[in-house]
Amino acid sequence: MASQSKEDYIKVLYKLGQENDVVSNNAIAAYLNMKPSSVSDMLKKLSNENYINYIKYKGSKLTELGISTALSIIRKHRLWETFLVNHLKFNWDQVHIIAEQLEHIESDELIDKLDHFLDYPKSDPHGDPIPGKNGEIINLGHVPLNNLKILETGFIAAVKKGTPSFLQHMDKLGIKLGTKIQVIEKVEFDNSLEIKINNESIFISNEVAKNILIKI
Amino acid sequence: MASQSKEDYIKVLYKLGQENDVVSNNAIAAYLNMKPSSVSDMLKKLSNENYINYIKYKGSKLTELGISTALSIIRKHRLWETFLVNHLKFNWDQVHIIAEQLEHIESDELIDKLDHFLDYPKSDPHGDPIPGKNGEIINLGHVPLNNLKILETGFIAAVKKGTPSFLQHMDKLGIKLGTKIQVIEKVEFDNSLEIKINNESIFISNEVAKNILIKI
DNA sequence: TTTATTTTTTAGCCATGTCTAAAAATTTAA
DNA sequence: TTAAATTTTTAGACATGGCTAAAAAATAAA
Repeated sequence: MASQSKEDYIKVLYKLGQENDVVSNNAIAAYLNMKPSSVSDMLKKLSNENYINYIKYKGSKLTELGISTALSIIRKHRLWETFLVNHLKFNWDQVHIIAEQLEHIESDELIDKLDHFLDYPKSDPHGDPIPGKNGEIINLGHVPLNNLKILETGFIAAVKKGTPSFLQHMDKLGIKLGTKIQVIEKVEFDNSLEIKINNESIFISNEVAKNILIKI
Repeated sequence: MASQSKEDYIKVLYKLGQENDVVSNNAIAAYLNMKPSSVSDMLKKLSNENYINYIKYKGSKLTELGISTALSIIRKHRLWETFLVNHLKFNWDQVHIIAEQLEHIESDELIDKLDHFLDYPKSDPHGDPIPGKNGEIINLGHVPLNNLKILETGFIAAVKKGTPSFLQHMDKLGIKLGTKIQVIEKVEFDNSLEIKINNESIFISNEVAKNILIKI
């Protein structure tokens, strides 16, 4: 198995690879708070071990092996988060750091049994899909809240950003997964939204709206 | 916090320190499958960080800090084992290796919540006591089975050895924690025992008997 | 298209935690 | 009590995964 450090790189490569086909070293360095030179070194190793295709000065991309490794780590991460919230009663803004440690525990049987214990959840406490044992990942058809039209209605299905500060802000606004939401008005000036939620109408910034995903 | 490697040394120092007041480098090396030279190096570091009192060529002993660190690791290990057996339905011979990884996860809150979730267990699946949050460890008054007198009766309270092969042997003999047991006969020749358990009489070697702990 | 800026790589250094081989200290045995 | 055996330490090496500083390549700007 890949070392913890390598797993961290593979995870970032997966994440950043979602948006851009090829991932730049600089982007990885920024994300992991590391120096580009360190990234350069590590990518060479990951390439030798067939986790990525790496072209010098061009960038890198996960191989099949890299992708399935990434999905397995993400699966572990999200199952552990589900355990922490549903059973240990952590709040959803507290679990990321702990799951970052737990995701590196090595034992297929552990994850199988955890999955069974949790009753095979399809998504984690932030609404993110949990990859299956063989890497299957379900597209849940989520749309960013800011894409909804005026008067359109939906249910909050996931949050895009998992940082404590964002999640605490959600808590303060009373925004929980599953809550019904309707767009009342879009403010032209700053793209903020007036929404109806929990039977009251509130304003949220465009930045917030972009990070709330809706199931229509 | 101490690195994973250091935590492993601290655990062994605690374990071996139970029998001998001062622990020899050789014993540590044998236990951890490492070369004595590596042990020597590491003990120097642990001494610098005040986890042990270390006298060259003489041996080492945990300090207060070392002991409380050890107990915290043991607490985590045993709580996780309890979770794995009671909730994830692992067999008691499968959990040690996984708990060795889980015990290094760093989060006091996680352990508090896990303890609560498990309903504050006093002992783990092998009958070993679980240290409290502040390092309190309860003496459960266990006696090795081979110390019982003929016709004396007791309940199986713990196993001393946690290796898979020993535990699987226990399973085969039908020996579980909580089972009532009576010594029928002690064989002079090889110190083996005839015992009555689950309403049948079986023979067990002295080696096995030494590793079964009884609550009278 | 040449120059400036940014990105990436290389070269060399460092800490951690391991090893081997050899020296030193301690313990055991003759 | 001296010699032999064992244990422990030291010295020097290596892998991993970081760093800095400087060189090289790619990209953007003039």
